[in-house]
This record gives sequence, C-alpha cells and structure tokens, in this order.
Amino acid sequence: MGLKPSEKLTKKHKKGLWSPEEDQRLKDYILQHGIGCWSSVPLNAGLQRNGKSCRLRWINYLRPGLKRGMFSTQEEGMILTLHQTLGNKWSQIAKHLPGRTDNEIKNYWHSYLKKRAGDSADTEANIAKHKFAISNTEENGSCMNQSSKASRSVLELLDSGEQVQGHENILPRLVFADWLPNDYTVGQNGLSYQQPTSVKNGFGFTAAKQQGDFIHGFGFNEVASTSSSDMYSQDVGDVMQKGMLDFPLKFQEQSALGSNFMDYSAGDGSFSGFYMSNSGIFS
DNA sequence: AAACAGTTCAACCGCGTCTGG
DNA sequence: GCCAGACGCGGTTGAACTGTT
Repeated sequence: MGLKPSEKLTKKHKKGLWSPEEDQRLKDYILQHGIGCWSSVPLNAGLQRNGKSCRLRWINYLRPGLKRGMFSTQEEGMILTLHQTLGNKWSQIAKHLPGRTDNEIKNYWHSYLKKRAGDSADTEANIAKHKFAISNTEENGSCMNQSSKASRSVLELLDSGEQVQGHENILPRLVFADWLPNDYTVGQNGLSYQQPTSVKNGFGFTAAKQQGDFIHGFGFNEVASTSSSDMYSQDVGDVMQKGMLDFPLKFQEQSALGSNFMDYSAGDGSFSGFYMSNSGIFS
C-alpha cells in the first residue's frame, strides 16, 4: 500500500505548531545566511520541517517588520476597499498593508470583515464610508495632506505611483517582534551575534516585563525629535497606549532609507545598511 | 465547575506558475 | 519544448482560546 506524497512527507517532517526552539533556529539561520533555497533551509538549520513550512513560518511570523495586534480602522478600510477591487487576492492586498501578511489579512477577513460586509445590505455604502478612511488627516494627523487626494480611491493613488503619505505612515515602523534576541548586540561594527549562553524562553527574553523595561529605557520621546520619526513615535505611542502591542518589543526605531534599507537604532548606537525584503534579510 | 458552542489564527494542503537544466 | 524542483498563493483545517449556558 503506497503512500501519497504528502504522507511520505509526514513521515519525514515534523508538523504542527512551532516550538520556540525551532523559531530560534530558523531565525538564527536566516540572520546568518539570509534567504537562499528554502528547501535547503531545514537541513542547514537543523530543523525537521520542510522548506515550505520554514518559508511560511518566516513570512507569517518571524520576518522582521511584521505588525502584530489589532487592525486599525485605516487598515480595515484599506482591506475593504482593496477586496472590493481585487477580490480574494490576499497577497496583492497584503502588498498595500506593510507589516501585514496575506494569511493575517485573510484570517481577519474571514473572522470579521466578511461578516460585516455580509451583514450590511449596503456594502457599497460601507465601502464608500471606509474608502480612504486613511486619508482622514483631521483625525490622526498622519494621513493625507492634500485634500484633493482624498476623493481618489486607494488603488488609483497606488497605481499612479504617487506616494500616499497615509500609506507611508502605516508602515510597520519595524517593530521587530521578538526578533532580535539579546544575543544580538549592536556595536561599532554593526550587528554581531553571540551564541546564547543560556536558554531563556526561547526568544531571548521574558515577555511582558522586559518589554516594559525596554520601552521605558529606550527614551521613546527622545526618538521623536528626529525628523523622520516624529510621526512614528506618535503612531507607536498611540498604539502602545491602546495596548495594541502585546508582544515583546525589542526594536523600535526605523526609518525607510530608499526602498528596503532600514536604519536600525538601539538607543546607545545604531547601524544601518542591512537589506530587508519580504523574504529575507541581507547585509 | 463542567460542558458545549463559537471564534481565532497558525499551519497545512493542493494547485498554478516560474525557472533552470 | 519538456521536465523537475522551487516558489507563491488561496482555501481549508484543527488546536487553542473565549464566551455562554
């Protein structure tokens, strides 16, 4: 009695939830080697997973820059609008919502938005209401700065290649959710890695307290004085106030340099010039 | 307190597309 | 042009969590 391909894989590869240790292995590997061939990642990283599973874990959970927590009203509006236009093209929708994954958006749609859209007979009116909610600068001061743009659809603006300021401002701000363990240190030569001397909770820290300590010690308001981070600190500050970040916060500051370069500052120092894409991080 | 129902979300699966040999 | 392997995407599943009775 033969096995289906998937059953063969099942025999060989571990399935189910990822343990913190597996996450750590994958993160360490990607940090040191970047993204190459996913099929070789589990082998090289010492994981008993298939490459597909590693890729998914990285993209949906471990990848730097991911936003976590609730979707904002602006994001909801974007999803509703984009879904109206694009349909179930979750990856396309996700491209317009930096820091959100297609999987996350898809889940959110099925959990919340589909019902809401279905419940309302006047879905169109709802969409219109949400349409470019992101442009409501009066409310949060972080979105569109030209009223002429407000009447245009998100897609029109995105397609036009214009920089949508509101869109820009909902960039994830690279809140590196439990991404850099304490074993990564920032020095004059940039990011360096030390083999962990002890296993903490698998992520290199204990969640709640250290997050609070870190945020406190980070001098958040001081960061706000830098030009590019004015809005950022406000945004994240708002988010923090609303309790939307319920994850260990290790890394707060970013500014986009060009398209993909992030300027990483860690309070007592900074480094820049590592390249990050949806699938990987490269120095 | 226990049982059940409903919800959420991480992960899996299968299929289509891309790419290199 | 064909084929195999890798990748990307959308649909689906099921474990964990939460709320209700």
